[in-house]
Amino acid sequence: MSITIEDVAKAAGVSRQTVSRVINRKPGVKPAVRERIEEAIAVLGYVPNLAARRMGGARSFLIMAINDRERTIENWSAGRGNDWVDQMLYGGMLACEERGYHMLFELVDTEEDKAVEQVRRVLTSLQPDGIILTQPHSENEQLMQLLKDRGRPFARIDQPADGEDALSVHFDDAKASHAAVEHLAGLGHQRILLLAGDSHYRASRTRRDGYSAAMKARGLMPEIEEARYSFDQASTVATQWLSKSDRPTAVIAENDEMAFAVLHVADELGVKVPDDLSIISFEDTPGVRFSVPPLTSIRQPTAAMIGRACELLMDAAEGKEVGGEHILPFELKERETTGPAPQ
Amino acid sequence: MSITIEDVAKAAGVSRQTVSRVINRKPGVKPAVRERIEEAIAVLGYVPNLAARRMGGARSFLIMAINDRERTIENWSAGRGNDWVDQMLYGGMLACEERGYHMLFELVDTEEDKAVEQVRRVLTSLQPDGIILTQPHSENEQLMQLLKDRGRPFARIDQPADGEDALSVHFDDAKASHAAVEHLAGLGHQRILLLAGDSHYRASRTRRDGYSAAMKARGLMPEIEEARYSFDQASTVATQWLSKSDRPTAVIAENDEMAFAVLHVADELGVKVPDDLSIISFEDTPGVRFSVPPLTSIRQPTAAMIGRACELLMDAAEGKEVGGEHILPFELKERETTGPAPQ
DNA sequence: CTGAAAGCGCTTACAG
DNA sequence: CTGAAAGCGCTTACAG
Repeated sequence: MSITIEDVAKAAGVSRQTVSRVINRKPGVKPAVRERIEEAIAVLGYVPNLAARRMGGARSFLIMAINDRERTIENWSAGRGNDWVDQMLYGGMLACEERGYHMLFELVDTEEDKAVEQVRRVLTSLQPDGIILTQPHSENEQLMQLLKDRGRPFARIDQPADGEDALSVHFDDAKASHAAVEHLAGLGHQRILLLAGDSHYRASRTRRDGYSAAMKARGLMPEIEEARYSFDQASTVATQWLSKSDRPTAVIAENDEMAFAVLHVADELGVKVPDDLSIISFEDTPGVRFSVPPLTSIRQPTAAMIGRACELLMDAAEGKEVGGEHILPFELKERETTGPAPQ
Repeated sequence: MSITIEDVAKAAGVSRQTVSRVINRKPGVKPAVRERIEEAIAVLGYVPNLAARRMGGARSFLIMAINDRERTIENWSAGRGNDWVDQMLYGGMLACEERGYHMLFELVDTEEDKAVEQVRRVLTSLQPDGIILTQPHSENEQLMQLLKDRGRPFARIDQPADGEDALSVHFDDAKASHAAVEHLAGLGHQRILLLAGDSHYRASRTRRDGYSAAMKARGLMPEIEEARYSFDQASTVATQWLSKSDRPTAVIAENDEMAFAVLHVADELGVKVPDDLSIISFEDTPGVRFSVPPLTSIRQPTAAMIGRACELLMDAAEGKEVGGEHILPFELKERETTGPAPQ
């Protein structure tokens, strides 16, 4: 039905192995022959069948990114969109296309054992050449063990794990916290509160450490409140300390949700942003442009991280030795929630 | 390396064809044997290799949804998110998973010839069992011809094309326009403007027709302005008619961008929403919750449409006869931009 | 109801 | 530098 490698071989008057060599850019084909084959490919419009390539023992040309099922679906079903997924696809699909690969996006259970089983299944059904692990799967030890046992290259979009030499692509959380503190301190703020996420996550712990270090370096006192990334918890916390007269003049929220909560509470209590209170958030989801006022925030390089991870995994699939830690730059997007400290 | 069908056959003491029958739920296997095989599968943790299945002549278990490259990337790179993509994945991935399929998401060029060539390539490289065509590809005749020639089932997420009997899944644009008009007329509005998209698109034409019919049925005069889905064009138009004293008291915008533009212009001109002006938009992207005030809008059943399309295509892949037009219900989400007509 | 044979479209060693 | 052979893990007819 379709044009196969055999048709190309016949047209070019060579064997199919030689055509295979040309397709795979392998050395050892006389230029004249290579040219003849390339022309036949063009004329016939030949496109290799990936299933057959895989069966022949080659790669699958599939890079699989896995995301947390529960959280992803929750965002989708609430109609809140999901910028993390969008940016993953953006960075991942384009990087893969570039080299003839395809990005496969899969939802995997939060529960560790189920996650391992699900990944095991897709590993053998689809045989992806590389796997991208995002939170919380990037901290699932069993999963990483499975991948190592199978010899499948994987990249963690996360900080390096303790005693783990796995490939890891991330941005510098500590430095981002530092930048947020510096931005606020530079505006004259002395009391800067960190509205923290969940200490269960390594990234959150790193941000706290970075924040504390930056504060101390400035001779300021760190103040941390935990609100677990939740709008409601952040509202409760914010209501408590915004009601006092003796309160921080600036807050760094570890995600946009919590920053929105602060904005909301401030509005209710008549606290003006940024005149009376400055806010910086981590995340920079599309909604930050619509808040009133628009949020100043740290923009994570999600697309770039996934793109880089894909490139590294494709390199690995092609036999290159890859590994180590890859740190990508973040941006501090200054919008309208930060201003000089009140007198 | 991995467990294959051969291992299962050996363990169950049968040939691999018999195992294949069980895997594919085909009739003609003695219950006792079937049970024995199923147990062997469970014990060994056997998972079929999809590439091999495909090579053997079976399905690929891949459903491919294609989206417009340019528009998709533009949204992603602007960090605006892309709710359409999110909802496609939401509806598509879950429907596919349900039956052991995978959803493949691809970006295809806007330009018709390029689109055909790109689809041709992925058709033979990945051999998807079904293809979902969204705008503008759902109106690309050449593309549909290619798919028909190849005998690949496809579903258009669009209204049925003239003289085209292809499978089409969509929501009722005319009825949605009608609902918007009824909602506003019910609030006492007499002058209701339609801020239209682009008459190039069939859906837009249908909405206009539905709007006009609904207005006439009420004895009201249709008023249409075209702003091609653009914020800027909608701003220009809105500025013109909001400056007059003799103006519509309500507007229906064909997408959220244009509705935001109207909101923005109204704010600048001191026109109160919804006291002086009511607004309804089509689309319901996540941003509508953040606008001030939150937009009343028609919510398209994107996830449901893609999910349904996947189901139909999987049915087709399994030999079922599918076709015709599938119309899914929309919702009118009443938020805070609609109110009684001013006296 | 079950199995032996052939084949899908490639690639990987292995010869020459 | 090029080709003949074998095989990847399945499925599809075809026998029995």
